[in-house]
Amino acid sequence: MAPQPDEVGKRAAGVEDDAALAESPPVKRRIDRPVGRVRIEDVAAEAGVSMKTVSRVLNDEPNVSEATRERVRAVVERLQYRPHPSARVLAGRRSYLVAMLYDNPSSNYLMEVELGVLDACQAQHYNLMLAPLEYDAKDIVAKVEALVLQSRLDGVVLTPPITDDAALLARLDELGIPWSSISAREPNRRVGVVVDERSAVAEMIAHLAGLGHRRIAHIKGHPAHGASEWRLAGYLDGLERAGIGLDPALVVEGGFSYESGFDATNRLLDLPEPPTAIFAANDDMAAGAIGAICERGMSVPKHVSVCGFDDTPIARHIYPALTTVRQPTRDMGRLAGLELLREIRERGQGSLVTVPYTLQLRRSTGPKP
Amino acid sequence: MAPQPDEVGKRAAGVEDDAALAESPPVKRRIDRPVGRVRIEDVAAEAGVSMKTVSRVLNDEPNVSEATRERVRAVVERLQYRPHPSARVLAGRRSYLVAMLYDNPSSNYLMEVELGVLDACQAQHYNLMLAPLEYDAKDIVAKVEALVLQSRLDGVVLTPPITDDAALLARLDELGIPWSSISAREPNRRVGVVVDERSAVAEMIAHLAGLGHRRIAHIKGHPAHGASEWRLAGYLDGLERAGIGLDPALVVEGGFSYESGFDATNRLLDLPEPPTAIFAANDDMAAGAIGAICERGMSVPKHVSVCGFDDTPIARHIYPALTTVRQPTRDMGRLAGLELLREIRERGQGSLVTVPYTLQLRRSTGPKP
DNA sequence: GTGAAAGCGCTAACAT
DNA sequence: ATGTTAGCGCTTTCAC
Repeated sequence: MAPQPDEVGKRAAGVEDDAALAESPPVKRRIDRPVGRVRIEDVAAEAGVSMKTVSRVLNDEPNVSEATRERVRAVVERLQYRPHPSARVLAGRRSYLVAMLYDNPSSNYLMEVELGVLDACQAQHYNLMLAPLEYDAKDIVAKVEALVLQSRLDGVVLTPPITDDAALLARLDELGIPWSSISAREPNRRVGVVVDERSAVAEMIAHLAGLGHRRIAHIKGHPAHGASEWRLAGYLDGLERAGIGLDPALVVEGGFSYESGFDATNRLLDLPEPPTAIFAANDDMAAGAIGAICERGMSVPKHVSVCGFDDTPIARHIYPALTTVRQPTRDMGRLAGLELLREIRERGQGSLVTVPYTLQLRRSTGPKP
Repeated sequence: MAPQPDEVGKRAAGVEDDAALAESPPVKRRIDRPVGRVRIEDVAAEAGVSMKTVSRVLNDEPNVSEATRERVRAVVERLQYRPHPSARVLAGRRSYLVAMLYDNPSSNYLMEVELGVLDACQAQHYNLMLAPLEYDAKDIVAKVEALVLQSRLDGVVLTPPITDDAALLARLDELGIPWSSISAREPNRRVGVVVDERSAVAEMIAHLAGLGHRRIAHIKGHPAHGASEWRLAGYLDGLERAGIGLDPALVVEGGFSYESGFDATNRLLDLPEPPTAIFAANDDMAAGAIGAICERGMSVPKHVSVCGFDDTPIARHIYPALTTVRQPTRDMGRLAGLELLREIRERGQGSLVTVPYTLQLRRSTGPKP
């Protein structure tokens, strides 16, 4: 019924089959077996070695002479042989599967990170499973545990704020599951990737101070994210270095969403002495700030300068284009993936990588009015 | 070295092992075997049936009495048994793996679609593999073929413009690989999902005409996408219904990017008789239009009304918020996934689903100046 | 309606 | 440096 390539050749069997092949309908046999249906024993027979030797070559294991290695590789290439993933998993002790754990699915940030992790996995012939999770610390440990065990994960990549759930990390360690985190709140002694967000923000504040601004406000990020702390700390550093005293009224709560930035800005603009510049802890909130400012008939950066953090696509797509801090999101995903795989292969060898940021100066910041 | 849960219980062996279990270190055995390490034969032994019967129950196959079925289910539940995915794949003829093929990775649209497809797959215990592809018709067929064969895909979900590559579709059919498409250019006789984009756009034009606009421009989408054709057709329909003659100068090329919308709008505004309203074929281009208009010191919708298509997050995050057509992107992904799985299970049973659109009227459209 | 045996394609452990 | 054997945990086939 199903128009599938049929099942001829399902058993080409051992070495002695070369003879059998010469009989009956040999041509049909070859033709009907789609590429990829070649098995390790076909390669072994063709190369005149045992299956195990082929296996060694494929997995870069020692104890194969360079000559044999080359010969096997050539046959693999010629036969277009690709190992059956499930057979490898079933026979071996690894699943060649890692998962990326995340909350807040529809963000540009995560899409970029995901692409990076995928790059890393593909390069090393690992599979990536996506695990969107609702982050409510209650049952997250149980959920992740179920996932890890059912899917036999070899490791996980964690994204904020899941990076900071102590109970989860402890459980992963107990289970012996390697993990790698992106922008963890306490990155020390971890495997993963971070950006020096604090310095980045301090530089951004210096930029604003250089434009003459003295009343610089900050819209904080979501309290569950370590990034919110770092960005606040950078803001304070920046003020101090510019010799600007902190006005607590200029530091307001946000939550990383457009709406929270919009609302926070309205509160700031209602102040008796409103700010002339606003640093929002991410781009979405900065977009909200611009929306609120425009809605009052004011304009950016003429009346108020605005800047953000992340350099997501929205930064270039709003008017005026947003001054922001760029983190190399996709690279971060890739590096987090690579370090995880290293940790999987050689326990204890994964490390913490710090990647550089860059200030993207665009049109949303200008001289103090 | 690795702190892994150890390997005790790796061979509980046949039914007769119940006896063995009662001896030696039985408690240790239970404790050390993590959840998920229960095997089908454990379930069989516990339920007093054969492995095959358990298998039948798990796969909803016939020829099991309701009583037995219930008993097995209870044991499965109690033992928290989960079949080993790789073992199923290796033994069976299915891979339980489908891939989503896409180009243009970092779009909100695709992220939403992906979540929908993932929903469908998870609900049916299928795995989803992501296949970002560079769409240059040259070697795409070979690339996809390699992917399909190597990964033993059971099917693929196609997104625009990969949906419209005739050579690819033909090859997939030859290989007997089911596929499901989202917004294919020629959806007839296909499995997948579509929106009546043409009618949606016609309605949008009616909205603009109702606000008094007569000079309504259209920025076209990327020519490789069927959506561009539909949206243009809807624009023409809308004009005709409103009794507005077509001015070819008001229809300009775009390419779905912010920049293309920005440039196109500058061309439109330079016209001797510029438009008072612009319908851009997607939200990114509409954002570009707003950017270009603002840059000239004009404002939206006071001087020019702007509307888009898709209702991606950017529509709410720019100022003014964008009037646009909302397509239920995530649902579309989910439905495309479900239809694909149906097609996989029962050839010929997958179908084409049409999902509804809605007009999102926001602040970027207003009365003709 | 149910079960026993034979693989699926690969790797681990143990030869040699 | 290389080969042999025995599974991994499930489904298939075919017998009952």
